Amino acid sequence: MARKASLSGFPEWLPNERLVELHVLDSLRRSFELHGFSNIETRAVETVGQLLRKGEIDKEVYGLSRLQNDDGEAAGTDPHALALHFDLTVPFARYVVENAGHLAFPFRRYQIQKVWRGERPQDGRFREFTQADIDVVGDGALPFRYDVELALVIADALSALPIGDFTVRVNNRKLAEGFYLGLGIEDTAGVLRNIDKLEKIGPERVAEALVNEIGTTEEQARAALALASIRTADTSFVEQVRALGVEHELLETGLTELAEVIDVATRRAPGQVVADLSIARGLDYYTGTVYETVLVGHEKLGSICSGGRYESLASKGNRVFPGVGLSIGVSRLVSRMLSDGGLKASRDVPSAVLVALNDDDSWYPAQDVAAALRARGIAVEVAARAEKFGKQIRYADRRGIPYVWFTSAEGTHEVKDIRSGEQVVADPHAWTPPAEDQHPGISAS
RNA sequence: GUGGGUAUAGCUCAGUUGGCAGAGCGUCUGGUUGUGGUCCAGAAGGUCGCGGGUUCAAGCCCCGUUACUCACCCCA
Repeated sequence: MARKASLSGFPEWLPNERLVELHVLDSLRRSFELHGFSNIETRAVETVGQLLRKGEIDKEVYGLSRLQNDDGEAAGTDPHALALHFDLTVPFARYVVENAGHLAFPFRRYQIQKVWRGERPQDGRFREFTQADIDVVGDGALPFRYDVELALVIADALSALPIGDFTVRVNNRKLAEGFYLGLGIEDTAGVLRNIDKLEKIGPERVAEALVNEIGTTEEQARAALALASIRTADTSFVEQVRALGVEHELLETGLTELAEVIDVATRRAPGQVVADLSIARGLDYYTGTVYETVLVGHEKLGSICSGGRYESLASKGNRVFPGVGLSIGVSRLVSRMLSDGGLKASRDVPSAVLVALNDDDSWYPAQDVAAALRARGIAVEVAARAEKFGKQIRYADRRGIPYVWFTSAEGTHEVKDIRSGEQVVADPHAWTPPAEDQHPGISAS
């Protein structure tokens, strides 16, 4: 964890840290809009019935109630009770159904909001955190091509962030399920759940669990592990899967789909997207493509961006709205970048200039100087008291404000770059700091 | 929800076999007649998480409790 919070799992950043987070949010917004995604915001609460519609009962959902009930009864399992959303995909599905008449399909949207999960907090795991989602939802059908496009959008968005190298790992549920069915395994979800732990507990213990808990034969377990061990940066995984000699119609569909994603990605986002047949994903509403993203060198942090294809998350009568989407864990990403990545804003405040005061009467003319600078988009604050210049300069220094503005009694102006000590004559209506000093910059220390 | 670890100054942490509460960093003041950082001198700052017990004496030992933290679970 980057910093101790007063309430565990509810991170609060210092101004400098928040600047880093804002930089990330601004960058994501720019990337998503460059790809034509519209923004929406949904309410923080949904009905319990909505949230648990897909049987996510094990999600630790925060309920919402007044401190004092009219009748003093607990909300319990009343589906009309309110609760905080635990992700943005489920509320989005509800939003699409409710507003279907006003939306043009396929509808591409991004959504950046807080979500809440009643989990035990740990490094990189919070109870209140920000997610940045992109999804495309179709009316009735959604071309598979969007599964390919979203991988590229997310690779583009993550590339624009100062987070180092990352790998988007892609798999396909149809591929895995078809393979297991072809092996004669019925509890495909159980196998997936255990395969998901492969990286954490190793192949031997996964094999044990498959035999003992899921009831597969040793042979089936070995085959499932062989499939999960396949990881390629190109479409050669297809031959590797075929070499295992399992046949099933669903498997063929999955192979074709995954191959298309990887084929395009190797050309448009080389080295950033790989086929990884061990990726399973916990959420059970995914039906095809699934994505997970890890930071190179921070694999233990877990996925910082996950998602997939869902065929029937939203439906209205006999209309269904299939979708595909990805969610970036902004809080997880930012907290790790602050603690281990050494990411820091160049100053703690937006101000680029501090206007110093000669005496208390010079506060008014100082405001004129500040207004002239602000008119050109330069962030300025005026000193509050006519302290010794040393003190006023130190005020700027402590906050990282790069420039201090002096006005003499005769009305001549000078501006000092307190990093270099260089001080030059300047005109409040013309002087502009270098572009890199206009706004706080974000860099790794 | 289950199990382990930790809790002392604003921050990071020392504190011996139980014997007067400590350091570094940070903050503030001064080193004078208005230009910071370095350097020197000085100062402020603590219910030792909380409650109880043992003891002449508890930051230290015992019991309870709360919070934080790590692992499991699950996930961004």
